[in-house]
Formats: sequence, C-alpha cells, structure tokens
Amino acid sequence: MTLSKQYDPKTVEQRLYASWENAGYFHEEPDPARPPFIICMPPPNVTGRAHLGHGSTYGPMDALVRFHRMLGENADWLPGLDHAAIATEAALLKELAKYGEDRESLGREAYLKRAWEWSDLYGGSINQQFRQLGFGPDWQRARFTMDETLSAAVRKVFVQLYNEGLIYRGTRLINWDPKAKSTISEAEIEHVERDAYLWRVRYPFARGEPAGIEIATTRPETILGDVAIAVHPDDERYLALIGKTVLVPPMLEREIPIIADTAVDPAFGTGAVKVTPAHDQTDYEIGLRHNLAMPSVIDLEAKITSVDVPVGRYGGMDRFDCRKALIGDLKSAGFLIEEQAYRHAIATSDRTGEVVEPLLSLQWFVDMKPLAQPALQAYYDGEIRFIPQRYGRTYESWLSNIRDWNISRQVWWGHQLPVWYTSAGEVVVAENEEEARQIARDRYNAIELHRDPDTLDTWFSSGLWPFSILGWPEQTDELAHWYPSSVLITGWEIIFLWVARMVMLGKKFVGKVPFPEVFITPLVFDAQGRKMSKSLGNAIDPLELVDKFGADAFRLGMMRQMRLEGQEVRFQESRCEEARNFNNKMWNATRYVLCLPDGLPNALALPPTAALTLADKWILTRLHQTADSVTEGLRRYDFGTVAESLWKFLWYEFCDWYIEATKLRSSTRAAVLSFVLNNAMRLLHPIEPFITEEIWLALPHDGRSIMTAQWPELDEIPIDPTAAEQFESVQRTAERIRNLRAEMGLAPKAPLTLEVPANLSDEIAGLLGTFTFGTIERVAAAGASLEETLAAVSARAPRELLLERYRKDAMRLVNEVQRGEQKLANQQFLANAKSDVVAKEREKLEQYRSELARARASLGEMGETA
RNA sequence: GGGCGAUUAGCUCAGCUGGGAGAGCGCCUGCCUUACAAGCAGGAUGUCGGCGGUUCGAGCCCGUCAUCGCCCACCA
Repeated sequence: MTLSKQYDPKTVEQRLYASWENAGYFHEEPDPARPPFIICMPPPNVTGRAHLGHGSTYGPMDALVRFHRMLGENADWLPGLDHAAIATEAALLKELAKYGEDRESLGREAYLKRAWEWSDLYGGSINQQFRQLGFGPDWQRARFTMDETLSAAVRKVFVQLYNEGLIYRGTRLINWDPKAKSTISEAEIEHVERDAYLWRVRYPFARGEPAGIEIATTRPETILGDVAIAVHPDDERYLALIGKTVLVPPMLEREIPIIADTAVDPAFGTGAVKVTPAHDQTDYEIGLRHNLAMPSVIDLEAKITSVDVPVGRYGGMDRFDCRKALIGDLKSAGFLIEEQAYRHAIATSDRTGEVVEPLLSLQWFVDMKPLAQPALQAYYDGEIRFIPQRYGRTYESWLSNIRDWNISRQVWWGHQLPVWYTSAGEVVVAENEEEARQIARDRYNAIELHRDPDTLDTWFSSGLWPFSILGWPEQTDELAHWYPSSVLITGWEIIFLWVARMVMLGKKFVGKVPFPEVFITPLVFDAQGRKMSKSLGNAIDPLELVDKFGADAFRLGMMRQMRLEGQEVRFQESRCEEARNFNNKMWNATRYVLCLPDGLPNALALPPTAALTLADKWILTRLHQTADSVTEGLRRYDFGTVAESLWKFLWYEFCDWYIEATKLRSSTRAAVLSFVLNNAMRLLHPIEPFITEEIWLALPHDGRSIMTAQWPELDEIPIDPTAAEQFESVQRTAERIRNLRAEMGLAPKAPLTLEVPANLSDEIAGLLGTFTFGTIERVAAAGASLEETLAAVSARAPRELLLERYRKDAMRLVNEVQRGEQKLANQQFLANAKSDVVAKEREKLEQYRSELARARASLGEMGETA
C-alpha cells in the first residue's frame, strides 16, 4: 500500500462520514444491558449556521460520545433544532419584506405555511455543516421543537401548570422589544454601556409659587407619563416639599404630587426623581406602593400615545424623536437646567439589539418560586454539579432571586398558547380545541371561542428538551433508560435562559434532574480577547478552517486551546494550522510503518515481553501512561490536557524518538510500531475522528471501524518503569552529544566518533549511534551505574571546541555544587524539610560533584585546568 | 454597589497538595539525514503585575494595591 506524502483531509473526510452514517454507527437503541451515556445536543436555531463556539461545545460532546461508545456503553447523542421564535421570525419577516409582504397581509395560516417552507429549506443546513465538522449525533433521532410530539408536551405542561395555578395572566410591567414587536423575558435583556445624557429638569410648583423642584433623568420622553416626583423620606432638603404639587413641563397641563419613597437615592442627581410607573421598573414599584395612576405614553410601536393622558404635539412621534423635541421645548421654556454627558447601561434585547421599552401589558406569566425551590434544593443536595464549580453559584443566585417569567410572545412562529377566550372573556385552557370547547360548554355555557394569538417563549419548549425528545409524556423505553442524560455541555451565557429552566421543569414533570453534571465550556473570542462579530470583521467561519486544514485539525486546534477552568478561549487560527501539520506528521509516521521492509504482522499482538527492546519497553510504558491520562482527562472534561498529552506523546516521543530508534532494526519493531500507533489512534479518535479512522484502517486492526473499536485497555499495555527510566537516560546522553555536534559545527551527517565505555550494552551503544549519527568506538570501561557510564560517553572532536565545552560545564557545575552545599549546610533546611526532599538534594549534589570531577578530569587530560 | 476570573518568554498559554521556571508559535544557527521542509537537529529569551507577610524554602499560601475582562443589581 502506498500513501501520498501529504495527508489530504478533503479526500478522506466526506467519504468516511458517509460510510459511518450508512453503517448506522451513530444510531443506538435503548439497551438496558449496557450503561447509558446520553447527551442531549443543545438544539441550534433552525436557521443558524455553524460558528466557532460549536467547536468548543459540540466538539467535546462529540468526543465524549465517541469515547463512551468505544467503552462499550449505550452511548447516544440526541440532536435537534430549535424553532427560535424571535430570531427566526425576524429573519423571515425581513425575507417577506423583500416581496412587500408582512404577517398581516398574509394572515396567520398563510404566514405559518411560508414559515414552515422556509424553515424546511434552511433548517437542514446547520446539520450539514455539523457533518462537515465530523459531529456524529444520532441523526435518526433528530427532533424539532415544533414537532407534533414535542408540541403536545408543551401543551400538556402549560395546561398542568395553569391548573396548578403556576401559570397566570395579568397586567404587569413587561419588557417590550419594539423591533421584534414582542415581549421578552428578563433573561433576554442585555445591559450595554452607552454614551448618553443626564438632563436636569425643573418642574414648577403648581399654585403660582416661584421656582419648583429639579430632577435628573435620562429619559425625558417619559415625562409625559409622570404621575409624581419622589424624594427620600429622610432627605432634609425636600422634607418641606413633600405633599406639595408641581406641574409637568413643558405643557404644564397636569399637576402631580411630590411623594416620599425609600427607593430614591438622595445622593444621585438632585435627589429627586420623576415617577413614570408605566415605563420603568422602579417607578412601577413606587406606583404600586403609593397607589398611583399608571398612564402609558409609549405604545407598542415605540411611539408616543395619548390613550391615557394628553401628550400634545408629541403624539405619534417616535420615542427618540420625542426625546429630542421635548429637550428642545424644555430648553426654550427654561425648564432644562443642565445637560450632562453621561455613560450608563441601557437595557437592550439580546435578540435584536433594540433598546427595550418597559411598558404595561396584559400577558401570561409563570410563577417561578415554587418551581425554583426544588431546583435549588437539587443543587444543594448535590444532585446536580457544575464544572467548573464556580458556575454553580451563578445558578444558585439566579434561582434564589428569581422573578416571574413572562412567557407570552407576540410572534406567530412558535407554540400558540393553548388558551381560548369565550365571547364573555372567560379563559379556557386546554390541550386541544375539542377539549377547550367542552370546557367552555360545561363551565361557561359558551359556544363561541377564539384562541389567544400569542405564542410561547422559545425557552419554554427548550426547557422540556431533555425529556420531550425522549417521547414524554409517553413512558417510552428511551425515557426509561436515557433520562436523565449523562451531562449537559453548554456555554455559561445560557445558564439562566436554559439550564436552570430544564432543571426546574425536569424536576417538576419527570421528578428527576435532567442531568447530574453541567460542563460549562469557555466562550470563544479572537486573539485580542474581543467578541467575534460580523461588524468587527473578526469572526472566523469554522467551515473555512475545515476547508483550509481539515475538520480534524479544526477540532484538535480548538481543544488544545481549551482549559478546564478557563472562561474564555482566545482563538488562534495558527493552532489549527499546527494541528494540520501534526496530522501530516501522523500520516507520514504511518507511511513509515507501512513501508517497513519487515512487513506488518496480521494480528494486533505484541511480541513476548522478553523479546522487547529497551526502546519498545519505553514507548509502551509511555503509551500506557498516555492512555491513562487521556482516559482520566476525558472523564474530567479536561480536553486541553487530553489534546496536549496525545500531541506530546505522538510527535515528541513516538515520532522523534521511537521511530528513530527503530531505524536500528529489531525483530520486534514492526509489531510494536503497529501496536502503539493503533492504540494511539484509538485514543485520539474522539478528538480527530477522520484521520484516526483512515490510519487505523490502514494498519492491522480488529473490526470494521475505529468508531466501534474498543477503547485501549491499560492492562493490555505492558509497563516497565525501570526500562523507561534507562531509555530516558539514553535520550539525555544523545541530546548531549547532538549538542556537542552542533557546537562543533559538524553537519548532521558528518562523521562523529562516539567513545563508548566497554561496559555499556551493545543495545544502548547502538541507540546512541542511531540517535547521533555517530560511529561507535569502544573505550575502557567506566562508571558503576548506567548514569555514570552514560556520562562517560564522549564524542571525538577538535580540541578547542571540547575545551570550551568542558570549561562551560565545569563552571555551571561549580555553581550547582555550591548551591547544593549551601542548602545542605542549612540546619533549618535539614530540620524542617521532608526527608525525601533532603535525600533528593543529597543525590543531586553527589551527581553534580561527580560530573564536575569528570569535567575537571577531562580538562586535566587535555593539559588544562578549569 | 456586590461577586467571579485573569496578570508567567515578543504572542497564546501550561505549571497538580509550596522543594531548582515550561510548551507551542515567533526569532537565531545548521540541515532537502531514503516517513515527514506542513520536516529534522541545536540555540537565545523571563525582577512569574507591585509591595508587605508566613516558611529552612513562595510563581504557588496570606494580606494589600494596581490593571484588564466578565456576571449580577430598580441609582433615575
């Protein structure tokens, strides 16, 4: 078999992926005979695209499932897509706008038909991209959050929560996204720092008294909806004013009271604050406490409205246009006292980026406290564990301070609320229309029903994901064997949005937490630590990296940058290039093994231990240790360490030393090379699925695919620490001689004579010769231990260079000896340090002393002194 | 205002419970050594953010300050 000189992932990856998928390796059935290992894939948005973050979250999932499959477990990775209500609807509306259409012009039915067509068209593309990245979930089990069975689960949960009084309808201050034209939940708000202004405005006293009270505001347009001015009850500056009234500028048509409330911070601004209950959370709460009117002045279009109070010429203006106009008017009327540049956090929608408008609206809510309590308890009881641990506190603090969840959305793409209203306005909640009609008849004697047009927050259905995809509420085999899943892997940004809600709903409806462990992966930033974004132009498309370096190289390059405790990865593309080089290295190592004139054994078996060479024993020991650390690393989610230890083993040990050692022929080399490479490929397979399969198939192997091969068994890899240590001494000696060669300026191939003491074994002498391209010349026996004998090996070279070398050695050793002597003369050190530390110091000192003596002796022989 | 993380070579980062500072890239030198130039061999590079403390001994533990990043919070 001949392989090309360079590994070309393009010719390999697609072919192998198709063969795996055709062979059904990604698919599993629940098998109670084997332990389950289940991961629910966080469903990407139906119209989403693969991004770098998938490398750091989905890469580990894929690796773990592959690992556990090789361990013989009932391992399955359950994929799917999220309908992503707001994001998808926004994209769809943009698309429709091109044809001059919108929701209303189409009507609900036609709109949804278009939406389904659209999602079917684009919905597959991210799955295709995942295939290119080598991700192998159980595609046959793919689910969509709007599948009929999942939608049924949503309705069932809604109805039950409603019947238990945990879902209710009410008028509350909600967060309105004027761009999406929908409510959004607390958790979907992002506070971003922006440059703005703080304006000081004077509200004149009503009864013709002079002056007035000054307040500070960043939102002058809400002045139109003011119902009071609030000051702190203990603020002496304003004590006398409490109870007085002022006029709302600039129109001065309404008279509002000055009230006292502890929510006011006397130190901020003027210590007096305007109160607009319909458009601010704090003001809303003040309004409730003081029983104030709550006039709305901004409508769902984010325009000024006169529904509740007169708004003069501002009616119909956009909220920001109104702000400008109002500032102008306040200024010219003398009510604007000061305009001050001011930087502060503004609430924006994390879906659309639009400035969120708090407003009063009749919506549906979930009463969260009763659900949060068990989820919190599960955490305290250790039923659920976060890795890294510190994220547990994030989860804890959110659940401890949870607020009610606004779940109704004014988008059409999603799960329509299972809520109907009679013509008299009575509310009927049922899992389907038939049931609703019956309830309406029985309970309200009503025939006429109309359904609530709103849909549910996307995260409502995502919250059911770990059990809804397993067929719940049906008691399926999947649910019985595969719930709870083994681990949830995600970024920390959705601990609130998703993780906590899955735990609450899983606890509530299945009675168990949906996963015992949550592994929080680092977020991916660019090399300067900036967020990757299209507008910055620093976003890297993983598929481009796949195109340039191959999927394996992308995955390995990413994993090598992941740190267990890290909260971010500063992604460097060069890591993927290095990984590509690494893969090429593996490929060529394989070529070497396959091209050996000895031919390869048919079986994957090691020669008897007695026949193994020193190098064999060393590489097998290192393989054993590497297998151990890789296995442990995967169990601990420490992917960076896993990648690093395989890298080090394969490149710097297997290739650089072991393969070189086998250039000195041995009867065992073919078998050991093939054994080690085969095992190493299996260890690497979870991270680099493609090249490992390609190499594994080319080597003697057992089975049809590395995917279903057995994970390396530590017991089957012999270990010999003594031999390994000896080999490492030989390595150090070879390095010393290479160093000598370089210092002497000899070309790598230029003849170099090694003076090897007679008492050094032929095997070791041979290794030294191979490693240094030296010719062996036997000299008088020297040294009592292997270390000493190796230290006596020297290379013949020009006198001046050797002198220089020995002098340098001697100088260094003098310092070392001095340092050791000082330390050992320190009584406190001897008295307090652990005995093995002291012993180690003694040993080192002895070694340095003898090395120094030898260097001095060599100098002496050359007629020089140190 | 609370909380979390970070600060180690030019860059990105390792350094486990304290016991002589490391990797990769980059840089310099020499090599197309018959697996690999996407490679091989060798080399240089650090007041381990500052200051105090504990200890025989501190990159690691304690205190404090500084800088950067992030999360939470009703300062308009």
